[in-house]
Amino acid sequence: MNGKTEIKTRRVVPVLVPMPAERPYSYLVPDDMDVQAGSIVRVPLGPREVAGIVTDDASDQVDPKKLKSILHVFDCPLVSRDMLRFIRWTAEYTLSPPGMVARMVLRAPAAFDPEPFIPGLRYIGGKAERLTAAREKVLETANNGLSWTKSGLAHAAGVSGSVVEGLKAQGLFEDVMIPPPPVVGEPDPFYGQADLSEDQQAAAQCLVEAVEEDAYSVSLLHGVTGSGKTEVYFEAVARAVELGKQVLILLPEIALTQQFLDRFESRFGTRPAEWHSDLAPRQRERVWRQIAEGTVKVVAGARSALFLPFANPGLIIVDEEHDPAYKQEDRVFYNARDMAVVRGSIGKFAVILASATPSIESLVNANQGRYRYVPLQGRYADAALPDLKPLDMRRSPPVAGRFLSPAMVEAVGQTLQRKEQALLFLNRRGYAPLTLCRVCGHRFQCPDCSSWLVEHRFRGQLMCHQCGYHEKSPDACPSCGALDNLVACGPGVERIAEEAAATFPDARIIVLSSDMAGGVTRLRMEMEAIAKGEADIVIGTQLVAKGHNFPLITLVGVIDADLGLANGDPRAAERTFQLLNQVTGRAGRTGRKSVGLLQTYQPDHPVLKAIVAGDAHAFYEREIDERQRGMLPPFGRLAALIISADSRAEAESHARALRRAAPRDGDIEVLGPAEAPLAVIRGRHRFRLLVQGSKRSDIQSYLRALLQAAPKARGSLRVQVDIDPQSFL
DNA sequence: AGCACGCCGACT
DNA sequence: GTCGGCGTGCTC
Repeated sequence: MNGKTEIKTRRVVPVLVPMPAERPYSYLVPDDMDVQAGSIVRVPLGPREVAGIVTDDASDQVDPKKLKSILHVFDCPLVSRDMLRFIRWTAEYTLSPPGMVARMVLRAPAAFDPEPFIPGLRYIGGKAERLTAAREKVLETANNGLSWTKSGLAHAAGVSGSVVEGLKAQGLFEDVMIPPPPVVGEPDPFYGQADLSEDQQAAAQCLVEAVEEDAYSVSLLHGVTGSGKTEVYFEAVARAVELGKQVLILLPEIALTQQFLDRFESRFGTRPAEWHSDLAPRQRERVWRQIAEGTVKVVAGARSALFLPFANPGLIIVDEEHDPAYKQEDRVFYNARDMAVVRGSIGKFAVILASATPSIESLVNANQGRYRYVPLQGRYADAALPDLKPLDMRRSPPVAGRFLSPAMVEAVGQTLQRKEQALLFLNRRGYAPLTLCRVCGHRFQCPDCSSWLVEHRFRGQLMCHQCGYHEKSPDACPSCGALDNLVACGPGVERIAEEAAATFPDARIIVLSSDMAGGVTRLRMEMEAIAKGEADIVIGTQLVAKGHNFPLITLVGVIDADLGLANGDPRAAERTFQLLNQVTGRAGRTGRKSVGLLQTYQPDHPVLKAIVAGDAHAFYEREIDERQRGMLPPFGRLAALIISADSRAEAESHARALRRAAPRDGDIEVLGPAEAPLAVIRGRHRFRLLVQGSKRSDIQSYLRALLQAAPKARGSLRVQVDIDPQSFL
């Protein structure tokens, strides 16, 4: 401008902002500001200010007039290089915008600036004038050299704050600033060392060695329910902690796993830090911050904990690695189990996948040598697996209008007589899965999706389990107007509870279902009550298969063992195998002889036969064989394409168009809708197609092309992708 | 994703 | 006359 050749080049850096843009946005760095890749910054974005992560990825060339400056660099540890790589990797693999992955890392809004020290007091000695009883109590309490908050000291001494004020006015206390307290104690690897069996020691040794190698590895810890997997992998946790590393333990349903935290505490002398969606915001920030600073050593968390900015990660454990709860099907679609493996690879540390019923792909990975296979045989101590028997419902059907077969009723009766607990398992919430009109045959169907409305008699509602639609239970048929002629078809847990109450009027019955009134807190209480023997019959959905142990149960009755085998899900068999194994494994933990009865109309179904025979090997062999023979799509060559649109008709027409658009002559094939038929989530109708191809890279490039085209397709089409893995690296 | 702007319907 | 519904478009 003024003829001088010196051009002041203002520094521009790419910043990942929490927005679905393909690339990071560019921002100016003020001259006196020190930023680098990994800095967490506050930047203007349109009309608002957001937190973003400075990265080193290329950003688009942008009109210099549009450039805005970074407002603030947070006083916070840098997001590590590894974490930046992990964000990029996850974004690419899941075909999601990198900013949306970064958004998952920054899920603790106020944690980026250090938590302020809080004002406090410390007793500096000396006697009080006019020493009253209250004043004496305060001085006694404070006489330990520690710092106290005013209210904390008053509370501990059992007096009001004004007593402390009075003493402070006499100059007996000095003002101090107290650093924020640690969220959890320091775990002690030698605190409550477990008495392990020989098998357990051998398995633990493998895992400990993996940790000591200080390199990437994946171990699949495969131990039957009750074999003490947790105690075994705790040894690996202990070793990692001893070596000064941070450990992440992923659990599928952390909100319900109070028992796990207790077990951890008795092994390590303190609880792990928790991470899940219903943490109080303040606690959430502290945990985030202390993980970033490296002071928290062990975190037990839900899948989102994978995106915490660990300062020095050294081990990730994925407990119940087969559990579908690890899949996030919202915004960024990912499977935390798979991304944990990737995180370990990037960070060069050990990953442990633990399960009694591993997913097929993990077992295949182990068979092929990509993962280390660590088997754990036999149940711990005197616990025995229950004897399983199929109940052929064609031969001994229940009384009309009932759902428990005579043999089941008898077994429950005997269990009650022995003063033991019975568990009746049915993976269906509500009273009845279908309601129809006796006069005209009208079936109540969800207006938003194609599924039947489930009657919830307790709430007096008809509900859609697919999308959450609900209406008041009607008295009259909306089609023919007939009154009091609606019939409930089939059972849900509420109906089983009704039948059990009629059959065993003196039994104390508890129903455990995710729609229980009172939410998670109430569920926890009921579970405690059951464990203490305050129920005779427990009736539950798949919730009972997760986390909590019920040591007093000696009979597990599966009401509909065929449920879940029938639908078009390529994982139907696997899911059923896993669920039924977990449910029946709930019994017999005290060493008493226990029994599992499976009501079925197809006792010869190979999956059920394998479960009944306790022959996991047969089951896995058959599943793997089916995939190899192309009966089921092979893993790594299958992706789900989730299409969402504003209306059902639009979603379906998009689905048809995409199926037509698939390159027929190429290796890509778009299969019809399966797994989930149609759901409405946050007002958008969602459709799922399966895409199959001979290489994962083919599928990914097809989907990428589709995503490129999607914005141009105008209207409301949105595509998201869920890629089924076999291996990553 | 989240926010503003803008254009049409029922209310103090 | 205004409050408020959600369609459209934009964010370095």
